Amino acid sequence: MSKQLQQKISNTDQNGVSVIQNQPHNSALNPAGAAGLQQVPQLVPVSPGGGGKATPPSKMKKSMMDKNSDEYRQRRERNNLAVKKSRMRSKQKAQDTQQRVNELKEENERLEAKIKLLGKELSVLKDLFLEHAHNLADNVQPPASGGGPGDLCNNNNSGSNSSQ
Amino acid sequence: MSKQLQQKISNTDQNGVSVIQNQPHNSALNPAGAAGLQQVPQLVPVSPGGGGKATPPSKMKKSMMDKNSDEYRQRRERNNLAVKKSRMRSKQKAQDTQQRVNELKEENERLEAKIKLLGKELSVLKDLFLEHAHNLADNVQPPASGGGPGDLCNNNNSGSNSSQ
DNA sequence: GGAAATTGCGCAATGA
DNA sequence: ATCATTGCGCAATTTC
Repeated sequence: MSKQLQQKISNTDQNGVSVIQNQPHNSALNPAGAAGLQQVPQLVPVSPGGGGKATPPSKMKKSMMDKNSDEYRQRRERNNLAVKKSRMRSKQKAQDTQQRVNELKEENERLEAKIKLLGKELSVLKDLFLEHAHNLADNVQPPASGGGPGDLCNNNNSGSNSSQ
Repeated sequence: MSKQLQQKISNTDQNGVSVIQNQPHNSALNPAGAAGLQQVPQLVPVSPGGGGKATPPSKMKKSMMDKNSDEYRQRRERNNLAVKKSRMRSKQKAQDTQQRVNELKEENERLEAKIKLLGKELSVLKDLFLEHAHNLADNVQPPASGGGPGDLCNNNNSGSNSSQ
């Protein structure tokens, strides 16, 4: 009366909650997988190949989970390798992303500085224009400080249609 | 027959995760002493039949790895939780970083556009200035412009950056 | 010292 | 069927 038949565990889900872990396998076969600490030469209690019956009569496709099988071991090893590779790549990617952030930040600062500089240049040029305007006004008109039509001495940013 | 002593850890999750875990696996550290899991006669090459541990030069504090111990189980559970939390955070961080990259990219584009615009404005103003200079040159010579630029009409708003 | 956090590793399910 | 990804647990180590 054991719990045969694996239970439908929750699939991948970041939100997934119910994690019901089914029985790993026949518990005591070769537990040394946990931390890879050691691996003792295991003895198989059940008879191999012949009549398997100690295990729950589940699906057991084709001796897929025969820990003692070479196939299994090989597959595990391959998978372990793949996992390692994948994780390494993932880490690298994260690192690269972080670096990108830094680069972008730098560039951002650079661009802002440039913008500031350009703004200053613009301001200077505008001032020059105003100067000229005054000079002209001096010749033609007395320096009535009243608001003449050509009151250029205002720093309105006409023309700079700065969107947003 | 096999009375599976399914140990159900009553965990208290903030998420309400129901973790039903039954006998993860023998950690190979404690060979025979395991609680009655199954009748599998697991043999180990080096068995601490009465002596000390042979395989790992572990400390074996006292009841550190007592698998069936409450202490152990509790610690494991806590650690699992912590691991989960840590990983979640890590993932979140990576995601945030990626998002930041996107934002910075956007802002970069915006800034570049602005730079372009300013450059255009500057160009226009320069052209205008040259034109006027020519006109003036026709009439009078520019005075000895030795002073700083634009100090005649100091509306120099060097800092009017449209900060949102 | 002890608890939480981080990290490396392996396993199993699933995706491509 | 093979490899890649992902979630999870264990254990060692680090950090606080």
